[in-house]
Amino acid sequence: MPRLEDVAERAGVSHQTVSRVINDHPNVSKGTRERVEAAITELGYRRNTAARSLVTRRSQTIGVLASELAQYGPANTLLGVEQAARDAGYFVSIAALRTVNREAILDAVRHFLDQSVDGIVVIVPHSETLLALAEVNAGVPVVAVGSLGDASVSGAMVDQKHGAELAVRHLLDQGHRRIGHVAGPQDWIDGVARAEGWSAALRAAGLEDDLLVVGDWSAGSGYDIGRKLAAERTATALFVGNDQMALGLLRAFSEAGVRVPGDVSVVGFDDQPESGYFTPPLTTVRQDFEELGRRCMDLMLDGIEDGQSVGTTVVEPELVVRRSTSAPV
Amino acid sequence: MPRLEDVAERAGVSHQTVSRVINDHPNVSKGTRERVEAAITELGYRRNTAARSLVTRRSQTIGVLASELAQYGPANTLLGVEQAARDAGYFVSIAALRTVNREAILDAVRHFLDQSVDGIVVIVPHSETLLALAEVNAGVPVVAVGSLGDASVSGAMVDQKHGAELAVRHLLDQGHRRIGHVAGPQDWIDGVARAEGWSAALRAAGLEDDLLVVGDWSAGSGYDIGRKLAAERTATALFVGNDQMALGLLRAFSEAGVRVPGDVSVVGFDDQPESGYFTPPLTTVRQDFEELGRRCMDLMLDGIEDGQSVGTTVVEPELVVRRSTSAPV
DNA sequence: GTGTGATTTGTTAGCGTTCACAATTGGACG
DNA sequence: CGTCCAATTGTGAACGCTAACAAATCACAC
Repeated sequence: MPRLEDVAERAGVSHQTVSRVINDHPNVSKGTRERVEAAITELGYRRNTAARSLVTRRSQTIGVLASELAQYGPANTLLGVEQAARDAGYFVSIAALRTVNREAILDAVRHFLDQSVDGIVVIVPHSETLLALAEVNAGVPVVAVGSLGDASVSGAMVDQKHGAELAVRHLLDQGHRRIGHVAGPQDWIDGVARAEGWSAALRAAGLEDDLLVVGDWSAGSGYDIGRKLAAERTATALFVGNDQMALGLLRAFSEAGVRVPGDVSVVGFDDQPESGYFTPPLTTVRQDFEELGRRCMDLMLDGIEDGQSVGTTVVEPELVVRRSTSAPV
Repeated sequence: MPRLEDVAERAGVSHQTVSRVINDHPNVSKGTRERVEAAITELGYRRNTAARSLVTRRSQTIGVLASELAQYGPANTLLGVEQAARDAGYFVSIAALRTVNREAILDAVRHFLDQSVDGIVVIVPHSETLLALAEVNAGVPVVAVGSLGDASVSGAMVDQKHGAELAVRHLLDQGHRRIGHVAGPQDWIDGVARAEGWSAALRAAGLEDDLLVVGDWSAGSGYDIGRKLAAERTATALFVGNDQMALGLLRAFSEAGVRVPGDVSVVGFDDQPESGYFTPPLTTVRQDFEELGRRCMDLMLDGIEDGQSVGTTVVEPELVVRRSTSAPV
């Protein structure tokens, strides 16, 4: 591999001049710049990252700490981060969490510090994460999805409470008065926020928020809950915490002969690509996860620039109406 | 941040001795080792990766080049790679491809070379990828999912042809004789392999492989195809290229009043977590993507060790029988 | 011409680590 | 008590780059 020195020799200048060219410094005459650039392409020179970051103390790398990467939301958020990072000239290093607990999180953070990343983006939707992060002093900017921007950790989030309100208001508008909620785990940021939105929208309409069941996000738990609800038949509409649970629920209803939306209306959350092909196609709340990822990276760049800035940004979700909801009979 | 020198001073030894300790060299007396280790923890020393890789010419980083990361398969493969890599003491850097073409692939490879990764794992299921990779001389080991281990590129793959045969044989065993295939795009390695397996199994049974339609993996395309097939009703069983298309197909059949499995049996491919909750629960072929990822990393470690070894490894898929298949009426 | 300031280029040192080699220590043995 | 060999420790240089400073060059006005 050719070095700065080799390029310099070929172009008939000093290595420092070459360095200036590749770093876009001003004060390099046009002629020299061209000669150097020619030498660079002729030799196929690429700058050595290790040497560079040894002296600049910057690795040009962002660490992404993630869990549930096989899920639609986190995966797309990662994609957004990656795109924005690469566009900004950063490398993206990942650490996936198999189990989410304090120790695993600290472990991954240490892993990133070993790599001397310039910043850490956290895509771990458990509330516990934010607590663990608060006690870490990473020494580099940290941006967490779902964080409200407290304790030196920046945050980007989808306004899920609002998304839940959209869903519930849609049901209210259709005339439903008994609207239940199949919530996600309450140790997840998203699970809590969506439940809050549901509750808030109901109370704003002067209704009780008493029909709450908690699942674990999986289609399986949606199915189990669906069987129970099919037997009880207390609500005329259900706001389900995510599309996967909604899928399981639809399955259970179908088996039990409960018609959707005839007997019960169902709204999901996330709008995965498949949700429009459920039986029936699912009304749900769309979140732009890629945008969320890009916003994270924006905050990150701010943080790297300023050193200590903490920011927040909110992405608005959107209701997608399909055939799983209608007026109650 | 403390340096080697600081630790050395504290422990009353030379920096080289400290280096020996952190690199687990023999020939360090027990006493010194303990003193050094104490100094390390006291000062909270962490070795500087940049300096290390400057001299060793190793970055301890694996680049993962991936597309379709939001999909179940690629995402889980990535997880497997990440786990194995971190266990082996490597960092994992990712580059996601938004569009798959020669230029984008070469771009991403260059990105990784800039980072001087020690190896590249490619999770891009398009046939084109393998061609593009063949012409690159990355200078580091390359392992590609789906590759057969040609042209200096190692490969890890699921035996999808076999998986397809399992699916078709299951249908044959149930007595079906008109078995169609809803294939994935034929510029995808997986799309081709599954179609080949379907074809091979049929011909082995002395049957025609003439009922072939090509989709694009999405639930939407499965739906469109499903509407067409519901009208035609030529096959008594369908082997669908993946679970998402199968979902769309089931939806279309349900709308058209075609009963599954009563009128038509349906088999999918992948076994995503939701597939057991489709209407009806889907018989499908399970692939262990995480294992695939781990195998990739095994090959990678071999490649890094030997310098030039090219290997192959095959993961066997497994048929999961659910309620979308039965004997024809 | 010559002085002056701005622009362009070169020189030197150092980032924190490992490698190759040199120096020291310790123990066994005659 | 000296010799020799192995085990342990230390020394200096190098990896490829950028930052800080020094030197050279140029343009322009007087």
